[in-house]
Amino acid sequence: MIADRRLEILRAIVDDYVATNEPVGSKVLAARHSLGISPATIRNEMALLEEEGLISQPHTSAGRIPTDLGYRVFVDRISTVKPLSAPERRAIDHFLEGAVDLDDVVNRTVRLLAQVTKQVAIVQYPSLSKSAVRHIEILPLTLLRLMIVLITDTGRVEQRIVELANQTTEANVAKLRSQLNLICAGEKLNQIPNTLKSFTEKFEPTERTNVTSVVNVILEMAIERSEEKVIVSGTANLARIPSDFATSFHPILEALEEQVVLLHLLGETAEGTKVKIGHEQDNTNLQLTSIVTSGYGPEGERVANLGIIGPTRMDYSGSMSAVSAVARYVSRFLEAGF
Amino acid sequence: MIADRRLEILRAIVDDYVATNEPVGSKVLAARHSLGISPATIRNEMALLEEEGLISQPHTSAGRIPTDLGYRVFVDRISTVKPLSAPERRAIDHFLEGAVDLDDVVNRTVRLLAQVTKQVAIVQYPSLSKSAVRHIEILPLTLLRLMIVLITDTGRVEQRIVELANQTTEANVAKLRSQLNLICAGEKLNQIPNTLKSFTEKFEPTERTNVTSVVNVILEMAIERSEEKVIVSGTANLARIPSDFATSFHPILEALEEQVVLLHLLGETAEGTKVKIGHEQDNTNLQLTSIVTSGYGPEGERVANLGIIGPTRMDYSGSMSAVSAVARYVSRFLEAGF
DNA sequence: CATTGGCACTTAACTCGGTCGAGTGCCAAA
DNA sequence: TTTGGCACTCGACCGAGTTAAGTGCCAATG
Repeated sequence: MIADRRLEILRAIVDDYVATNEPVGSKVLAARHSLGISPATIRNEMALLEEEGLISQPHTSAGRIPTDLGYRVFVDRISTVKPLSAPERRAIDHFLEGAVDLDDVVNRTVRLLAQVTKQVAIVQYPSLSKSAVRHIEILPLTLLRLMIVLITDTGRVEQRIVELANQTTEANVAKLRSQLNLICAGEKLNQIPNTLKSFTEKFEPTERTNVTSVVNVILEMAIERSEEKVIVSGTANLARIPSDFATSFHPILEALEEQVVLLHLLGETAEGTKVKIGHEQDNTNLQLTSIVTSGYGPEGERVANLGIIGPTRMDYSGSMSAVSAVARYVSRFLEAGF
Repeated sequence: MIADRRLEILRAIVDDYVATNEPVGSKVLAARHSLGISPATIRNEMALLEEEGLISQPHTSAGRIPTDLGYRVFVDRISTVKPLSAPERRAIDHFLEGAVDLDDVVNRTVRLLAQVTKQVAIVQYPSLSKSAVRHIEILPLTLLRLMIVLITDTGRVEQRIVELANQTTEANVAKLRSQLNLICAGEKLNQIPNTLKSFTEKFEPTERTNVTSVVNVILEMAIERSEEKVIVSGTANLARIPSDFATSFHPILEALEEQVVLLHLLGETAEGTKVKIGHEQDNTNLQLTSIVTSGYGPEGERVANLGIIGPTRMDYSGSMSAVSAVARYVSRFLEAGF
C-alpha cells in the first residue's frame, strides 16, 4: 500500500510534467505545490516512487517523469473528475443540433471531440452487427441491374449494386422486396444469414438465380464488408507540441490511417470510459500514446466506441471528462432517434 | 529565350536536388552528369539562371536549389513523361477490380494514389451538381417520418430523414414517389430547383404541407449541403522525409483536414493534368507544397478531381504520370458504369 | 569570345574544451 | 522522521577553431 503522501507527490509530478513537458525536480516541486515538506524529504519519497516503477529519470542529473505505470496509478487512484469549462459544456450541449443524418452526426462528433480535447479524435460508426434491419429497398436500375439499399435502425445506410443473370420485371422486384422486408425487418444484422437460410426455396426455379444473387449481396452487406467503419479527426493536433513525438511522427500517422488498427485500438464496445496507457496496448507504433475511449449508443446496448488518442503525457482528467460527456450526449441524441 | 544548355543544367539541378534534398554545387553537377563542360562554365550559367530567378542559394557558401519558378519551367519545358514502372502499371490496371460501390471506388483510388506516388492523395467525390438524378426513393419509417434517398448516375447515394407535420399513407407516398421520379429522373441536380419550382401546386391543399417538407429536403440535398466531398490518404507520407517540412507540420496537417481548403486546392474540374507549385496557390499554409491534379469522369464531362500533394521538391514527372494514369483508369471504370 | 583552371573569400557545419546549473544521493544533525 | 548541507553527475550551452563545400572573379587559353 502506497502512502497517501507519496501519491500526493506523484500527482504533483504528473501535473507539473503534463503542464511543462519537462522533467520535474524536487526543488521546483516543493516551490510550486505547497506540500509542507522540504525538497530533501521529497527526494526520499521520489526514490521510493522510482523503486516502485512509477517514475523515472531520463538521465542522472535530471528531474523525474512519470512512467506508464505512474500514469496508470494516477488515473486509477488519484485523478479526479475535472468539470468541463463553461464554453466546453456549451459546445458539447449543442453540437448536434440540426444534424441531418448519421454521417453528419459522426462527423460533427469527431470534430468536436478533437477540438475540445486538442487531441486526435476517433469515432466508430454504429456497429452493423449490433444494428437491426429497418428496411431493405430494391431499385431496378436497368433490366439486369438492381441497387440494394440496406437501412438500419442506427441510421446507417449501405448500398450495393447487383448484376442479374436473367431479366426481371417490376412485379418480381416488388414481390421480392416485400418478402425480404417481411422476413428481415427488425432482425439483428448478424442474424440475417440465419433468417435468409432457406429464403430462396420459396421462389420458382426460374427466379432462383436472380434471387440468389440478391440474397448473396445482402449477406455480404450484413457480414463481410467494412463491417466496422471509423473516422478520425484532429491529426494536426499531434504536431502541436513538436517536442513530444519529434522523432516518430511517421509510425503514428501510419497507424491512424489503418482502419484495422483503429478498431483494434477502440477495442470491445462496452459501458464506461476506459484508458489505455502507452505500453498497455500492443501496437508498437503507438506505445508513446494513450487512448481514452467510451462506448456510446442506447442505454444497455452500446453500439460503437469513440475516443481520443494523444501522448501519454496528456491531461487525463480533462480528456476523460470530455470523452464521456460527448459519448453521453451522442447516446442521448441517437436514442431520441432520427 | 533561355539557351538549351542552360535548361539542361536546370534539369540536372532539379534532378539532383529532388534525389538528394541537398543544394547542388557546380562540381558535383559536372561529375554526376556528363554535360561535357567544366564546373567553371556551369558556374557562369548558374549565375544567369539565378538572375532569371530559377534557382537560388540558401546561403552564400552553399549550392543552388530550384525556386518555385524554376520548378515551373522544369515542368512546362523540360520534364518528360516518365513511364510508370511495371509493378505500378500493374497495380493501376487492376486496383478497381471487384469494387463494390462508389465509396469503394473512391477509397481504393485514394489509397492507390498515395501508395504509388508516396505522397498525400486527395480524391473528390463526383460533384453532385454535375450528376443527374437516377432515382428518388421515399421510405416511410413511421407515419410521421420519411427517409428520402437520392441516387445519382455517378453512383452517389445521399439520404435524409424528413419529419412530417401530418400523417400520411402508403398510397400518398407511392404517388409522390412516382411523380417525383417522373419529373426528376435524368435531370442534372443543379436543375432540380427549377424542375420542382411549381411541383407542390399539383397536390391537394391537404397534402401540400407534407409535400413541401419533402421537396425542401430534396432541394437541400441537391444544393446546399456537402455539395462536394473529399477524402485524403497517405498523410503519413508527409513525415517520411522529416527534413522537408521539419518545422511546419502543423499547418499542413491542418489544411488537409479542411474540406474547404482541399476543394479550393483541387480547383475547377477540367481536362488534363495540372500542376500548382508552391506560391502559385494562395493558401499560406501550403506554400511549401505542390499539387498535381487531374479531372476524371466520363469523357468530355469530368465530374470531379483527384490529385496528390507533396513538397515542392517532388518527382514531378512521376507524380504527373501516376495521377493521370489513375484518373484515366477511374474514368474508364466509371464510364463502364456500375 | 566562350571556356577553363586557379585562387581568394565566405560561411554553415562540425568538433572540442570549458563552464554552468539543475538535480541527485548520502549523511549527519535536529 | 525530517531537514540542511555537500559532493557529485551530466546534459545544455557557449565560444573558438577547423573543415569542407561552394562561389565569384580573373587571367590564360584554344
